[in-house]
Amino acid sequence: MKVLIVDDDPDILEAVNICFALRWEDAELFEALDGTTAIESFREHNPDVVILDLILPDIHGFEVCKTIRESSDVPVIMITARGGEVDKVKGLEMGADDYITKPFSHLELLARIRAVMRRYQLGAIGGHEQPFEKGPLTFDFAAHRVKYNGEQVPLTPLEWNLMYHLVKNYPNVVQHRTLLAKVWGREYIDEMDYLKVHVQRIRSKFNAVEDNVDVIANERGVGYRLSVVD
Amino acid sequence: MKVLIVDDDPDILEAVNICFALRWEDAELFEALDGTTAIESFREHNPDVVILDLILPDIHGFEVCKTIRESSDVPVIMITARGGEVDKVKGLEMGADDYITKPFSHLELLARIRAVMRRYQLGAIGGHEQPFEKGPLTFDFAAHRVKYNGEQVPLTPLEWNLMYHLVKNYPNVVQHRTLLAKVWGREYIDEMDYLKVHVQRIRSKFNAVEDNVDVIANERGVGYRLSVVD
DNA sequence: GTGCGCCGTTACCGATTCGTTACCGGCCCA
DNA sequence: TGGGCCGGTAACGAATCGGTAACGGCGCAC
Repeated sequence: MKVLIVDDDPDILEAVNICFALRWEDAELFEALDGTTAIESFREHNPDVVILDLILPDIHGFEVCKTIRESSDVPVIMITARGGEVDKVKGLEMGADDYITKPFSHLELLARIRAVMRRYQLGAIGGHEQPFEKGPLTFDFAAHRVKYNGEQVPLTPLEWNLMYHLVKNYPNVVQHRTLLAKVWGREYIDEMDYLKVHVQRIRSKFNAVEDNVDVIANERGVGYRLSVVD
Repeated sequence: MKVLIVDDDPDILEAVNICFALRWEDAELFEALDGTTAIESFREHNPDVVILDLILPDIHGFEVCKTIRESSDVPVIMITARGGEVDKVKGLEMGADDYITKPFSHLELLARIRAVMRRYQLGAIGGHEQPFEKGPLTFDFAAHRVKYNGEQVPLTPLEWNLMYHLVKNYPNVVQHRTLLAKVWGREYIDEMDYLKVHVQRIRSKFNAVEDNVDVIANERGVGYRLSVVD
């Protein structure tokens, strides 16, 4: 996980640093204090995500974003002191993925980062992984495809996400609250109903492909587990 | 991942909150501002780790730690303003697992927490405890599976919990009241009936897999012990 | 605007789980 | 030898958990 942070405020630098260091142990942070070095650093390190202050000593953050967008669709999170609508629209046109308005808390920063990362399926979904194959199940991370006995199982984004965490932790049980936190967010850890409904939907989709399979096993009172037999 | 943080300094509370929220998405934080509520909260929520300031408005942090240690070996990290050697020795005697001396950075706090968590093999993202294997018995914490002679033994959540403490303390005897306190809660230490009924249920499940085994040995008048022969 | 897919929400039901009680048997000590 | 204590066994019923179906709102595409 490589992160480019473009800002000249030491507080922001430290906040970003902490957020990433905590979340991804192998995070590498590249700091740039102005737009010119930011673009250089971007070309050199090819980061997975960019945190970009709009107010920079030399050129405007929009310019940096535009330049980056010429060659990459890396997620960009903008930091701005102004919260005006005009800026947001312009920022989105420039290809920003999200906004944080100063001042912000660490938790807010993290939430935004996580949202963007999730959208881009980074970090959580390590990008270029080998497909998971076990018995009749094939789970192709890159192609975003799930097959059972060679037949494709059409999953919705949410269902895919849920499956993803079960696959990732195979053959272990994933706790209810962990699944809820990862799929819906940490404020949903008590919404057991979400889980049971969507687990059921996944199961029924697999059953539509082949009768009487149970890819998701329940561990009563604990959580769910991916269940495939070789 | 449940965390009890005992401190009356809002900065510390926020720092701990951030560290855990970032690291474990499903972290639940319980805050206590003084020693008395800390102990109450501890009994109520049974946290996985305790962060404890020594300087509290009512009673001294040492007292809190001592009380906690009477019924639990949960990891405790102490926060102290003083860095004197005497305190550290006393703290270790009281059963602290690590120290942080004020003032400290978020990163330092995280490092300590992570070290302690690793030592206790708790909730490390990705990292899981090794299964317990002894003779015909396999107890797999992560996969939440128990096998005897390779055959799965289906345990209910409570039975699992009970077994868990016996496995954790193998080959020692675990006292009745200790088991009751850990599985049901401190206020159930006299409910011997619960124990005998559930121990019996576990035994019968193992016997269903193989005749005449006795995985749980009774130590009359004392407690139970995991009993496996190599 | 209309239709469809996705997902949150609710209600209902059955199986599992666990507390509770009763009874029994063996061990220890008087 | 007999009584009391400790622990094993069996059975019942209530509460809880998880599975299932159905509804409706929202957003998106046509």
